[in-house]
Amino acid sequence: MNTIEELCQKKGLRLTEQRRIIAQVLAEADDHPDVEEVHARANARDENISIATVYRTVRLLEEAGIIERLDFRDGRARYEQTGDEHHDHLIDMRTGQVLEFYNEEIEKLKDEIARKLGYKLVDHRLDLYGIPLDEAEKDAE
Amino acid sequence: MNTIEELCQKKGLRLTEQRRIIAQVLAEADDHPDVEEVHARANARDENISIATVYRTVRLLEEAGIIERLDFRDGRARYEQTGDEHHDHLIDMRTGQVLEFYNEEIEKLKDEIARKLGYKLVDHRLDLYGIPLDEAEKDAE
DNA sequence: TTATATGCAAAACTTTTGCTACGCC
DNA sequence: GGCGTAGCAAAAGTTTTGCATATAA
Repeated sequence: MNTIEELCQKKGLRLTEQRRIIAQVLAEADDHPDVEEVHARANARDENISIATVYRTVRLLEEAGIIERLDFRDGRARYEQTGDEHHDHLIDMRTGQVLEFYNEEIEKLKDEIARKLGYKLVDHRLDLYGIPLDEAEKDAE
Repeated sequence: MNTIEELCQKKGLRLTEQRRIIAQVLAEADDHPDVEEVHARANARDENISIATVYRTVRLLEEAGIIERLDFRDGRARYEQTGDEHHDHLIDMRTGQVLEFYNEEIEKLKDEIARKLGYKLVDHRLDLYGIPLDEAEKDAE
């Protein structure tokens, strides 16, 4: 069950068929689809969902904190549902594959650094870009 | 002195007036200008530098590792010269101001995490988004 | 000289928006 | 029924590119 119903209720928004489907698509995704991909998946369930509505809906969901916008340096925004616990990403530079990881120590440090600089940490993003170790060795030869 | 001369020599590229000026602008910047801003600063020295050339040159400099592309979620790329030592960024969400910081421990952890996941760390990026502590307190009232 | 780089304008892409029709509440 | 929402297409914003001209080596 996703929280879009609650969001609409709370904000006085209408729970349209399109919003329901787009939220469902994002809730079921275990990857990091861009808007075009979300649109494609939503269209598989209802042909009448326009890309404009997808853009409007992901913005809505992002502002509500239900999904997060990611940027893997390929020129378009990607999205994933906000999970119970935060995680960061490692992007495989050879394949584009994205691994998720969580590191308690790093999370603590993020908070601590922000505080030391005089800021309350509101959001944060750590992306690692790497190449598989075995391929890295091959390259070195 | 910047390293654009070396780059051109090494890669067999021509050291044009435009490249020299754009590299100089980036070397002298202590902020994180976007392409339009780089173009404006370059034009202050030579009116005949087109935005297309700025785009082509920053790509060149980025590929060569002389500058780094940043993304602060405002829809356009920003650039800074690659320094001797890496640093991360904290973005003030109220003003857009960008603070730089370096934390040894975090750097070590980045490397360690990538290795554990089977990757050689090639690039990485940590951005913190925060609001000033005093304003955060006010908001809470 | 000659191959590379630039300027200009058009194109390509992603994202946003105005407006009319539609549909949730 | 009324007002927020969707669809469509046009616009906006950023970045890339084709082509003729200029220029570094």
